[in-house]
Amino acid sequence: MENSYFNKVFRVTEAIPFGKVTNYGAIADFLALGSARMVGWALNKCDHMSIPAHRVVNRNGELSGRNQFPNPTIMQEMLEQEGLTIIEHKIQNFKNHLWVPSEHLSIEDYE
DNA sequence: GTTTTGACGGTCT
DNA sequence: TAGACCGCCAAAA
Repeated sequence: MENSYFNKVFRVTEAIPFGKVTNYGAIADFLALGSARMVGWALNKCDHMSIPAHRVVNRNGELSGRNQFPNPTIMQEMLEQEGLTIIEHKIQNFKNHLWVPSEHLSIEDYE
C-alpha cells in the first residue's frame, strides 16, 4: 500500500459516499497536502475512469474538471444520476451535498 | 538544470 | 463585491 499523496487522494475520492460531493481544498487540507492543486493534478494523472472523480469539484461547486473526462457532459450526467442538480456546470445546493473528509475520515488511517 | 503549467484556494487591493 | 496575485508541489518539455 503506497502512501504517496497520489494514492491518498485516490482513496479519499473513493470514500466519497453516493450522492455526496467534495472540493479539492477539503481533500488537500485533510491529507495535509498543502495545496488543492495537488489533488487536481493527482486526479488528472490518475485513471479518472476507475474512481468517482466526478464527485470532486472546486470550492465554488463548479465542475472544473469536466473537461478531462471523455465527454464534458459525463460528469454532469453522473452527478445528476446521484440526485444532484447541475445547472451551467454548477452544483445547486452544493453546500447541502458537501462531504468533508476530515469530518468522516481519520487522517491517521491514510498516513 | 531551468521554466512552464496544472481538475485550486485563500488573501489582498 | 469583484478582480488580481501569490502559494503550494510535482511533472513534463
